[in-house]
Amino acid sequence: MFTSRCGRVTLPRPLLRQGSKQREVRPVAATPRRRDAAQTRQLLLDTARHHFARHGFATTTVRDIADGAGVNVALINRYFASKEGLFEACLTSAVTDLKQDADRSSSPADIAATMAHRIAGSADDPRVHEALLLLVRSSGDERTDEMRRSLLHSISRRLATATNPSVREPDDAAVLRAQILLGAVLGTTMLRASIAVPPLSTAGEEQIADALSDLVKALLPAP
Amino acid sequence: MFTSRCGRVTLPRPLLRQGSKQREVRPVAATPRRRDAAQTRQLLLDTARHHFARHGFATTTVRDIADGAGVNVALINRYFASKEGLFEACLTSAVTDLKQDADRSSSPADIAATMAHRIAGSADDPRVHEALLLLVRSSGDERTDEMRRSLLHSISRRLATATNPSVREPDDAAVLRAQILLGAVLGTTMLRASIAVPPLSTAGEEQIADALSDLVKALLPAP
Amino acid sequence: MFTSRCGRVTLPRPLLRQGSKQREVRPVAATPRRRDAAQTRQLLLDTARHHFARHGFATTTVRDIADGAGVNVALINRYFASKEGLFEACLTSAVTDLKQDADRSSSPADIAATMAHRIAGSADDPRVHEALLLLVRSSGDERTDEMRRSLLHSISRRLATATNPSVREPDDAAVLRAQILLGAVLGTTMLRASIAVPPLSTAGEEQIADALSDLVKALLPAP
Amino acid sequence: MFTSRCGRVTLPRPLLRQGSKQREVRPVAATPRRRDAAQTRQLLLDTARHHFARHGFATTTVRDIADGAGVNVALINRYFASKEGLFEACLTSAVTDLKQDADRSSSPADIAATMAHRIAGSADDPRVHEALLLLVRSSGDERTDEMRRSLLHSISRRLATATNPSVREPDDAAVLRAQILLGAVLGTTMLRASIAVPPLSTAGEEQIADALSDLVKALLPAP
DNA sequence: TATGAATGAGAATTCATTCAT
DNA sequence: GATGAATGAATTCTCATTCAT
Repeated sequence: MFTSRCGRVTLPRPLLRQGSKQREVRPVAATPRRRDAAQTRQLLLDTARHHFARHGFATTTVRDIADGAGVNVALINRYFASKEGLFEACLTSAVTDLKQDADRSSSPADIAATMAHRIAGSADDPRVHEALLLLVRSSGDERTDEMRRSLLHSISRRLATATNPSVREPDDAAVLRAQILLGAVLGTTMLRASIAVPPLSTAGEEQIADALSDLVKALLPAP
Repeated sequence: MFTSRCGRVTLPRPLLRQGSKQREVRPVAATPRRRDAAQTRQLLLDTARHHFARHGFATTTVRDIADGAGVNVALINRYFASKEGLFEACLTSAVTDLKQDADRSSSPADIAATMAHRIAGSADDPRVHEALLLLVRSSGDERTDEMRRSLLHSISRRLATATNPSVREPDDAAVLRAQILLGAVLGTTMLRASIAVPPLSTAGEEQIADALSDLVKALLPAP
Repeated sequence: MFTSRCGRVTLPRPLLRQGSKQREVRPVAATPRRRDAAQTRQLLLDTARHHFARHGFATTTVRDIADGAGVNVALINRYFASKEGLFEACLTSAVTDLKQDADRSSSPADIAATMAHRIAGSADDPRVHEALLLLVRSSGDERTDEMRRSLLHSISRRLATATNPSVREPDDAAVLRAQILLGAVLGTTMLRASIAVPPLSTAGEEQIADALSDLVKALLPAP
Repeated sequence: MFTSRCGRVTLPRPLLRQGSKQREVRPVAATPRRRDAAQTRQLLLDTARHHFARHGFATTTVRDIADGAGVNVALINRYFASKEGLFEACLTSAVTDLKQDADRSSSPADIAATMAHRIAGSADDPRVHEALLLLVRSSGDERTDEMRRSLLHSISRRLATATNPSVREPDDAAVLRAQILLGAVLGTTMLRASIAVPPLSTAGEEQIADALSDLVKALLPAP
């Protein structure tokens, strides 16, 4: 599961204004924008994923995103109808990434290694890492909540059969254990990335993989 | 760790309003619980923990909390100076609960059972369950972030020695594994309570305890 | 005019909380208050004059005043019905002080000396100084505005005949000049006390009296 | 000093609402003056000066100003960051006006005439009149207080040498006398405009100039 | 297509005042 | 008579969104 997929991310404009949040009285004019709808849309989407994943829905302002992307705020409504629409698009794209990312590694060690890679969130491939963080963010909208629920359910079912791909329909007990494993991945990601508790926040990918390997063995059926 | 502590909770008023944000104008009957500062303060605190834990800091409005508690909004500022002050008070009280809650059960099964109880969050004892959820909510304030970080660190160290109380100082590797266990507890709590993914959301406490037991064995040093 | 009248002022409790305005979450209980209505009322009145004169009506909070006086806020409404009522009472008392204060010194030098004393506002006799400052503060209430207007009119008439007490009815031109003199006293008081512009703010009473003496000679009819 | 400078002022909308605080819902006709940032900003600034000068900082609400200007309240924060920012901008613009306004008329009669013109505040040129009133209004912010202090100091120094431009550095005594003259101008302005004491409030410019002329002669060094 | 101006709804907070003890 | 608890009406400010160019 969670195999690499990479793809550049293009988070342009150094993501200025973050944290300090000084009040701009009137922003200056930017470099004249290129007029490529698809590209602009994608740029907004990527920037939004980044912000939503790191700061959550309510905390992130559309201006943060627009500024991050270096485009005008109004374009968010133009392309995504609303902030919620943008969030939904982010979630959809995250779902795509995560589904593409899933594989059928059958060895616990492989699975653990991939998970550790996702948790660690190396800078050169942040998409799936961000997708994971996004899964625990809610916009309060029931429709996106359902999307998250459904995706998580689907992932956990796939995970439940990862070590035994021949099994078609895992039983509830197996799915439950897979969900706890999934919970561990999500919880650990948060502990490491959002809250930054040491030593987890500074540990190397291998150490995490090492522990996860035992965890996978304990929760998934033996191959 | 996480031993029961119970204590009544007095979250009166069924804490309605959720999602569609209709504003209830009068909070029903008004049990004559007025004019008791300490009690009102505590009521606000409990209601706030409830809301913050479930909806996060930014999403929860002070009016939600005040209405939930059936008191005037201004009392929040009176008793806690600000929304952030209230959040900090919630976190402090959660820390207290969690610290009181920790014990030294040395058997993995015991530890797992307690954890499962916390994750399940039975209605008659929601405090520690809420405290867990609160740990993954940020107000954006660095001071409370540090509180969470420090508490999580302390809990994971304690957890790392839970099966071997004779050990004084756990090494980083042990703490790391304990943190992954902690991550699993937090992640599973979210998956069950916030996102409500079945079958986890409907599973019984024992089934969760069962899986957790294997997990504890896999991550903590053998007794 | 403006002859001394003195009287202790009894501004008890060191007038804590001023400027820094730190937020008290819950103030501590004070020493058990003596129960003397008249005294409490007077205490509030004096403290209010002090605050209103220095900071204006809108800026001063009733809590400032109550805290300054060391009594409960509710007493302000009890004794004066409202914040406006308190302001009106302050103005009334100021009017009394100023009327009592007025005399018929006929020598320009005498008049100037008294004025300088008022402007300087020596700490041992702040009442008239405060009364002067109060005259330029408005609560927005038309009734008190009328009081100020009427008092100022009356003072300027009296002033117009100060150097020639035999004159009964000063003509408008004389009153006008007296009003400009009065304006000078008020304006100089503000420049010195509220805005604190050096060298005026640090000048001695005599230097001010010196200049004022020329001013009186220039504006009032010769004796 | 205080020579005329005029310039149209464009305080549109008769600036109604005063006293009884009825909220006018729609600001009349809405001349299609929309979508011009600089103009809107200037309009807000002018309206704010008007209100702050007449009613002080605390009493004036941002909504008063926005309604007075016929624009949305949020624009105040957009263009000036905060109410305090707007006040500071008003003061800065007042400082500019007053500095531009200052000249070196050396004859006492000229100086007095200019002062009288400012005090009178003819409707066709209210800017400097308002600037004068603004000088006695405080927002409670130390930075703007310092601006006022510094401006008043600078004006009084200039005034002290107005009748003898050859003098470079006036001594303290001369500045003190100039400050009393300045205090007279400010105090008289208030008496006339804010408090409206007759006959000063209804006197003609020449009568005031007449009295002021004597005053200038009495306080400034002979040419 | 893209921009910046403008808006309106709602958020937290302050504060005078009233109520119950 | 005095207190502290509680309230409701503002007030400032933020922010998603819409409008005009």
